[in-house]
Amino acid sequence: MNTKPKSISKNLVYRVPIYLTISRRLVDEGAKYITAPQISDITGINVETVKKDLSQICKTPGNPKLGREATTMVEEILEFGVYTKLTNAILIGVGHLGRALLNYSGFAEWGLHIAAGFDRDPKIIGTKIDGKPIYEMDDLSRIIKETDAEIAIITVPKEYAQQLVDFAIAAGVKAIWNFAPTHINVPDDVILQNENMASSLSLLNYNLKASKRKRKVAKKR
Amino acid sequence: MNTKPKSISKNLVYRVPIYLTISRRLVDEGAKYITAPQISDITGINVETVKKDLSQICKTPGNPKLGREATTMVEEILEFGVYTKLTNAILIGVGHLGRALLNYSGFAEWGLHIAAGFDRDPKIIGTKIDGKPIYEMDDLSRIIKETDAEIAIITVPKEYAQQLVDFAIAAGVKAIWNFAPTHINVPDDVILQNENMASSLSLLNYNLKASKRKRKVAKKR
DNA sequence: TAGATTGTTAATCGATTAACAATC
DNA sequence: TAGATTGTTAATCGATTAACAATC
Repeated sequence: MNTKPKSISKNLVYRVPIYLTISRRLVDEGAKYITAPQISDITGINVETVKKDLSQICKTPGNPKLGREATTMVEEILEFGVYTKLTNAILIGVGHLGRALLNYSGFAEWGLHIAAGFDRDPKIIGTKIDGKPIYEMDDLSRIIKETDAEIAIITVPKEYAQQLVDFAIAAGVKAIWNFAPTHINVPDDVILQNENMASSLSLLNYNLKASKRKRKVAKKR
Repeated sequence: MNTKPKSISKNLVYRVPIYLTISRRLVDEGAKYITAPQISDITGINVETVKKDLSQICKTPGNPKLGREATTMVEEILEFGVYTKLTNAILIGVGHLGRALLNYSGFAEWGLHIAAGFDRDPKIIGTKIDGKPIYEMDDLSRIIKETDAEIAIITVPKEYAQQLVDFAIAAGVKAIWNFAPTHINVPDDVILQNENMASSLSLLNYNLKASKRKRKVAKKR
């Protein structure tokens, strides 16, 4: 009775932040109602997809002809994405990327709070970055427990990634957000999200080369 | 006659860097042959998917029982992904993230070379980051032409993204790698790749919350 | 040979897109 | 009312997975 009968697809969850960003912008611009065709125009996402997504995301039914009440829609997207409840995370590896993530102020908007960073460089241990304390690796287990951190953000060189992930999981972390360019094994009950820049760069490059080939062919004709 | 009859799926291209990383590692570890089941075990990707992918990626047929000759496989993946030919890029917005990307040494491996950075902060204009010069925005068009940059990496606050993308495209850029958390419009012949951290974070968080719910239900029983 | 793997065709699955009735 | 949009069911599309013959 309690479980939702409709299955939520991965791609839908992926699109939720897009819908939230757009709806917020439209509310800021004074919109009272927001329609699926409107979002489709802005994002390029097929209008049928948007309609279906919104009907799954929002509890309040939409208004034929008018669309959905804008502020209600924003609230319901927030609720669906569980963005209002902050989850604590710790970040392992304060290199260039780790530093950038520690300094990024936008995560709170998506329900993430980075509580602390970890590194093995004595020069930065004990300092703070954007107010977040940097600890030595030996403190990992203790701080994870103290902060109740559920997510570990991995921004270390690939050689160290697996070992540190294992430590973090042993200390109670329930999800891994992996920025290290390597494969990582986690137990079944731990969520693993890979942020693979190589993959998206690769896709970009491939499409670029493909479109270049096409352009050449077009010129020849 | 010249065009490939088999269509290459987006997801396959996305997996190519994974195959490359793994095969390189196996070669380093002394492997003479690499098999699909082996890669499947390491990555968790379904073995049928790996088999099919590899047969599309590699020209040389595999060896029943033995697998594929390891070094040949690495070469053919490199060739498929066009990783050996460097493409020039410029990076717009030298904030924390922009700085991290400028400092990242791994891009060369995937065929990307960042030739220059752009920012409006006079304090960093004229300096170099990891050897890459930082210019003012007014130099955008000139430098894009001089370096023959085909890719613009966008790491500016969302308010400025669209405008700068338009400039870059006007100057001849053929692809946009967008890290700004906003939607961007590009002409049909320009490749757009969004790096949406909010989306993957959102998916991570959603899965985390879902697994937590599941755990609670399991406990109750 | 037996066994493992390749390569390819067929079946399944899931997501997107199309179609259409309901309704303000 | 006419027109635009919602919500939902059906059709299509594409990717994954399964099945199986070929082969070293």
